[in-house]
Amino acid sequence: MACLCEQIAGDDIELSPICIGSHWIFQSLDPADIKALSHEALRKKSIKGESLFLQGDSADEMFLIKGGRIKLSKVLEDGTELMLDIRKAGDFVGENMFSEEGLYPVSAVCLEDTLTCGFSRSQFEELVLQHPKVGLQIIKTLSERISSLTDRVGSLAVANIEDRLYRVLKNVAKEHGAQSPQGVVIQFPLTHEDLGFLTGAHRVSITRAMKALKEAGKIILEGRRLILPTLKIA
Amino acid sequence: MACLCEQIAGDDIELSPICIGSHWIFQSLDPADIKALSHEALRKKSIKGESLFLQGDSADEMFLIKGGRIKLSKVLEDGTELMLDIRKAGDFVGENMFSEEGLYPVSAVCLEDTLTCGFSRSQFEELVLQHPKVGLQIIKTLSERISSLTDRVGSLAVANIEDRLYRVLKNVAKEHGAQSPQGVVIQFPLTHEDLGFLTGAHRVSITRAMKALKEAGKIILEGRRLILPTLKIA
DNA sequence: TACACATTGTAGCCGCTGCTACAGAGTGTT
DNA sequence: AACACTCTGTAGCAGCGGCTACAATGTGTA
Repeated sequence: MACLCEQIAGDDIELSPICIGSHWIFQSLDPADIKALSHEALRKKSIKGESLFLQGDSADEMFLIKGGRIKLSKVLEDGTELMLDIRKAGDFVGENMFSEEGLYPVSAVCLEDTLTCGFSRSQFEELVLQHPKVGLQIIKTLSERISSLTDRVGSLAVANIEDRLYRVLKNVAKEHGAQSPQGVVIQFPLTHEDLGFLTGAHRVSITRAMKALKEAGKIILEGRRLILPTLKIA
Repeated sequence: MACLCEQIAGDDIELSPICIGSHWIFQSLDPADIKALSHEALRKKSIKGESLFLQGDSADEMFLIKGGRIKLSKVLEDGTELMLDIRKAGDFVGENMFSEEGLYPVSAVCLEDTLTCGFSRSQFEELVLQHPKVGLQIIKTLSERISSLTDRVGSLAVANIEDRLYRVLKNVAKEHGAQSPQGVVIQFPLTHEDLGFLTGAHRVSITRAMKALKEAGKIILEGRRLILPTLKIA
């Protein structure tokens, strides 16, 4: 029998092979719980450009991404947009729902057509109380997110745009890239404007920095594919 | 009977009134567990300038700060130092121990004489498994840390140093400040160099920015005390 | 194919900030 | 009181990067 997700997704979304039951966070659950959870989870199909939640919305839901890609971004007081992260199938978005404050500090917008499973806060809290191991897993996930953000803070503090851009590209490659004989390949298109949002730099400066990186041999551009030759996936 | 912490601390450290038993994270524990935990916890007195752990050390311990102030900082590849956070009595440091990676991504150095209680990773994992509520509390703490880091990323992306500095000061004031009739007061001394590490800016630029903020009336300098007149503590 | 639109590339100007250097103020110690 | 040291303030120069403007190329659609 086909998974419920597959039925909803249709043909145009390439689904993550990770279904709720087999997701690492839920590994310690009983089959009965998985079934219940799987039933409760609110599946939702979203098209490119749609948002799961917006900065400032009341944060009471968390999403497991089944397929597609979602960007997390933040609009600063002065109106500039900053992209914080790109999440892919198998990742979560909306982990801020656990925080006391109760508002999403960022917006989650689909970069492609996506399928998500939503969970409410109370659902998750109950789950954690009944299955402490799930809690531990979440603690680890959050911990890793903290490390990555700490890294991010470090990146942004680096003055020079060329280095900053390269760090961002390395991170994206590690998260989303594929190993090839030439190096790590970033498969999906990132415009210079996107990279500007990711690095917090002007679009034109990105073009300049890209040129410099190309000339330094740190990146290779092959059509739409961006290759980092010196990088190895962990 | 005096608390064990007080005996160790001696007179020169102003202790947090929060002892293990009454700390919010442990509220759901039985008295017996608290006693056991309190016994196991490794108390340590450190003097100003000493470090609890250094960036790159194997991360297997987490500390509850009983008294004093600890800075978290990170040295970037190019050698510049960046201060990420200042933690005070009642806060934790070393929450990265939960992450898979197993290395502290930052250093924790005492800004004053401090007293801490250390917990090992296995101790904590067991605690979470036996007391899921503790797990939930930790999840909330981590979540908040994520929000604050997200904010931090936003701050650093702001180009202009004056705004960046003001945001940093607001954050410090919210965390460590005291409400007074004139506004929120930051009690302990922060040199321009410290602020440079916090904002990721040059020392001289901080002096410039401070001058501008003073002239704009956004901050007031009264001897060593820094006052943010327009701010209210949440 | 033709057209509209998004994306990338180039150039020039200007302001912010990093950097160095030095002077003055504040603090603590012998 | 004298000294050493840290911290703050000021000045000037140079360079990076933000900004605008425009051209060139790529991409999708009627």
